Amino acid sequence: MPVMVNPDDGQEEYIVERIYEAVIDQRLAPGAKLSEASLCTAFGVGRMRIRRTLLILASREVVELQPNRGAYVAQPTAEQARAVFEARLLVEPPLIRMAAKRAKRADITALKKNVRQELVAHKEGNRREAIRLSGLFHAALAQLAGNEVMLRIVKDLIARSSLIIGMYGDAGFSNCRDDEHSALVAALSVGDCNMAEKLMREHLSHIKDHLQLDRNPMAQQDLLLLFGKK
Amino acid sequence: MPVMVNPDDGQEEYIVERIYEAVIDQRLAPGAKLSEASLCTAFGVGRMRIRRTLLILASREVVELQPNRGAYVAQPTAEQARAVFEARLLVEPPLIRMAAKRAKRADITALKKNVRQELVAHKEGNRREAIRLSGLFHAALAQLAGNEVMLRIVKDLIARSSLIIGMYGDAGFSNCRDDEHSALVAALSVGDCNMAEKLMREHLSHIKDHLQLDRNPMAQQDLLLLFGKK
DNA sequence: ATCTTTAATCTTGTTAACAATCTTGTCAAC
DNA sequence: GTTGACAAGATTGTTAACAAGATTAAAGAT
Repeated sequence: MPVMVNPDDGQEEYIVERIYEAVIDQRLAPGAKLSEASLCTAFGVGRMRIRRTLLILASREVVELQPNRGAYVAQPTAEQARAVFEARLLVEPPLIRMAAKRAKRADITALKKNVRQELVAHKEGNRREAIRLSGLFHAALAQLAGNEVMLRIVKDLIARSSLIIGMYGDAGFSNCRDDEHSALVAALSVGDCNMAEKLMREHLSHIKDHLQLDRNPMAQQDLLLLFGKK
Repeated sequence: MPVMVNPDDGQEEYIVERIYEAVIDQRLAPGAKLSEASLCTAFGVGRMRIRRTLLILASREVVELQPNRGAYVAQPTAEQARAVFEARLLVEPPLIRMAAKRAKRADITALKKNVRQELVAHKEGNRREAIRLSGLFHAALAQLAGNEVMLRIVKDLIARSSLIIGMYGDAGFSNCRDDEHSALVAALSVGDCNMAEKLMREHLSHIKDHLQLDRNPMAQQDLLLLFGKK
């Protein structure tokens, strides 16, 4: 399920989507530098297109543009992390309630398949794939609610959540526990919207509570200049 | 209260803000053409900066970029209009509940002042100012909730709401009735978050119900070419 | 008279060169 | 040996010219 960007963006859509996905499954760590030249060669396009792409990503707060210094994958602060998950707690429970009312058999089947794939990825220790599928799961739920505006919002929140989990999450812990996703699907399949909403609230709370927002954020990847300063 | 854009956007912030405001108080009607040249002369900047500005506005879905044809103020479809107000109904009631818990005396005073100004604008028949202040009121409430992520989301929804009201609203009717804003402030001032949430839900429902989503959307301003074609 | 075709004009999209800024490496001084 | 300044290199920001596409106007045909 691609992140639908504006039809306006036309030709940039592809590149935006690729970088977006790379951020979601954490191939691009928070703080990673996105130099124009490397992106130009990577995607085989001109500098102008890359610049537009980076501007779009910056407006979604997935990328940070530092004047005269270049583009970096965003590094959400602890405060921003709190705000993002508070927003998800506000938005996603009502959405899954709507989804529960609209979900058809085929939708449930697709969700079940997604959860199964998540389980497989976990067993195989494929962390990236598990994270990717987890994001896809939440996006699919939002889509079921049948509101394109909310869908876009949720997708952006999911991307930022990946950055947050990369920075503040336990290294060993998975962000989304598959059994919780399974329980959500179970509630949906019997049309229990109250249960679905409750489970979603708990699910997001669990993720949020396992973040270590007080700890100095890790990541920053190549930015070991912090060591020299301290 | 300016629409906070990314600090990344730096120099474009000003122009984005100006256009944003013009859309909110309906000086720029849906469908209005935003040619690069005219914006360049209007703001006295180069074409590149205008292009970046338009891209930012397009990513917020306030402007539509048509390839090789230019930028136009967005014209939300009936379906998008429905989605936007459904989103506001989902988001703003819980937000005002949070705001009710956090609001201090000074905040209430500021809100009251805002409502008074709205009343004045109405009495004077200053429709634009009334719309502007109404948007400011909703944004101020969202800000009181203390979540920057949600604030950004609400501000974007407000801007799009202005476009929607411009297209589907009764010409004679005001979008936000001031007495409803007054009632909201009253609930906040006594800390009745249940009442505040209920009033907000009713308030947004009223606006939504007064839209004529079935009717052929008006506006398009200078695009009288439709007359020639028909 | 109306419709189609064609040319001229204007607007947007792209490219490339240039300017400004930052980073990196080197060298001298303390 | 460390610190500072300075210069070379690299990266980003801007400008201007050019290319491509769309709109408009005019001319010709039906």
